[in-house]
Amino acid sequence: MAQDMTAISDRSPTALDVYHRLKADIIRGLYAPQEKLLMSRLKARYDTGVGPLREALTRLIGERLVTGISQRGYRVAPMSISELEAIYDARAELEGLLIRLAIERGDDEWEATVLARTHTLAKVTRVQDADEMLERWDARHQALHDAMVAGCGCLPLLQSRAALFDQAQRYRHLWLRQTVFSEQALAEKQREHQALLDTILARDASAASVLMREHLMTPVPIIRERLQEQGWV
Amino acid sequence: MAQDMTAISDRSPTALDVYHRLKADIIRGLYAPQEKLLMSRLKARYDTGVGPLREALTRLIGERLVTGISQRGYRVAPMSISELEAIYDARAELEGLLIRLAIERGDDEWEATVLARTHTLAKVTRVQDADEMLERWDARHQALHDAMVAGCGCLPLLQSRAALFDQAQRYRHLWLRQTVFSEQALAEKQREHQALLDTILARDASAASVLMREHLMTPVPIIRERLQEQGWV
DNA sequence: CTCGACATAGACGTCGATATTTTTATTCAA
DNA sequence: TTGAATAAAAATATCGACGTCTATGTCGAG
Repeated sequence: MAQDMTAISDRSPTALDVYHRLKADIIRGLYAPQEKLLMSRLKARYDTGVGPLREALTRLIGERLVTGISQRGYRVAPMSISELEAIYDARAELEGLLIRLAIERGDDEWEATVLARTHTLAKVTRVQDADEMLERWDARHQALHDAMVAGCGCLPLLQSRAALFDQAQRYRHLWLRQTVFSEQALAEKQREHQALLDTILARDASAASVLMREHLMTPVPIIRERLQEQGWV
Repeated sequence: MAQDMTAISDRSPTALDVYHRLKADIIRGLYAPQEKLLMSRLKARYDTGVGPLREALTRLIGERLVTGISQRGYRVAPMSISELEAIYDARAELEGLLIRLAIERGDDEWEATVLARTHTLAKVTRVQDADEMLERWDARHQALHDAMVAGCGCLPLLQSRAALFDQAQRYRHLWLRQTVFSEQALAEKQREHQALLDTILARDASAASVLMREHLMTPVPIIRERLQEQGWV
């Protein structure tokens, strides 16, 4: 856990500031799974007191990125192969449901948006080194998937989807770097996205649902391998 | 908002105690939708200070039962017909997915549990007056539904289901009392549960999924009416 | 009458202090 | 060497205080 201080403002950070920073640090793997989060160290790192930290941690517990036991402190939530598989199973099934609903409920404008987002993502065929490029690809990638499911018109389900995505982020982060810097992997992803788009434009809910589930599960073996390399599980 | 003090223990209530009590009060409608939750009054009611209250409220914001804006306090989350419909749509679709997965993945033991829970629920044919009886019916009702979906074997999806259930609770509370004290409504519910059981034991995922979605949506018109009677929307 | 400026009261959010709990280290007995 | 008991150190969770922010009320100008 490197000392990676970033200047914020002169004002004491609010609970919300702290929440965002701590969450980002957990997702990018700054803290190991199950690492003890000592208040004394968090206070120093995030330049705030116990109160705002407890709030941030409470929120992160609700998001299952942190575990806590009364009087015994907080820890980064564990990671495991079985959890990886469960979260991805859940996400695949939910995304399959959402794409089916989107096809049933989405209008022409929705189709147009999905087409546009597929196009802009396909413009990124190489990502090299720079984290900025990686973030650009992923931003477009997420925008495409968000657009695909947005046609479902069901906010509570989209909220559930977002919660599962948060839980998957630590795992997904392990896959992202490996995939995005490989032209071959990017090309494969592009083929999958095009196939998805075809089923969507054909309004073939059944095929789209199946393809989407498969698409969502493709990172799992890669992440499994990475987890085992890292010795975290 | 009646003054309804319940003695706890001599110890100052923890954030967890406060969370549970405040949540229960919100769900049962002690506070109106969008009612301002002033710290001064919460401190008096729940016999605790700002810190634990902020934690409890943070958690309830995460569960969408409370809204909060920095420096402007907390409010009970609003209720609306459109939200009612969205939450129930989400729950119906998710429950349909979960019952399909359960049928695909559930074993004989799962079937046996669903059968048993259907049986114990059917034993309650009349509920009169006493809240205790109402709670008994609903405990068995929830146990049945929990058993039905448990066969899906996907914890993250069950967690999403629970989160949606929490959001539905305020609305559902409005339906519960009206339904449970009517023998006719109980009989109708029993028929629906039996039909669901039949499709489950027949391992007919498609029929079960359709029936489950319809079953989940049956409270919506009743709740809509109740909301309009109460003038909350 | 309306709008803007200003002052005040009320409320919010964080801090340092403190009581309580847990963890760690040490000692002793079997 | 192991396990239990004890003390001390470390850590946790809540409290009251206080600076900051927002809501409300009043006044004056147009």
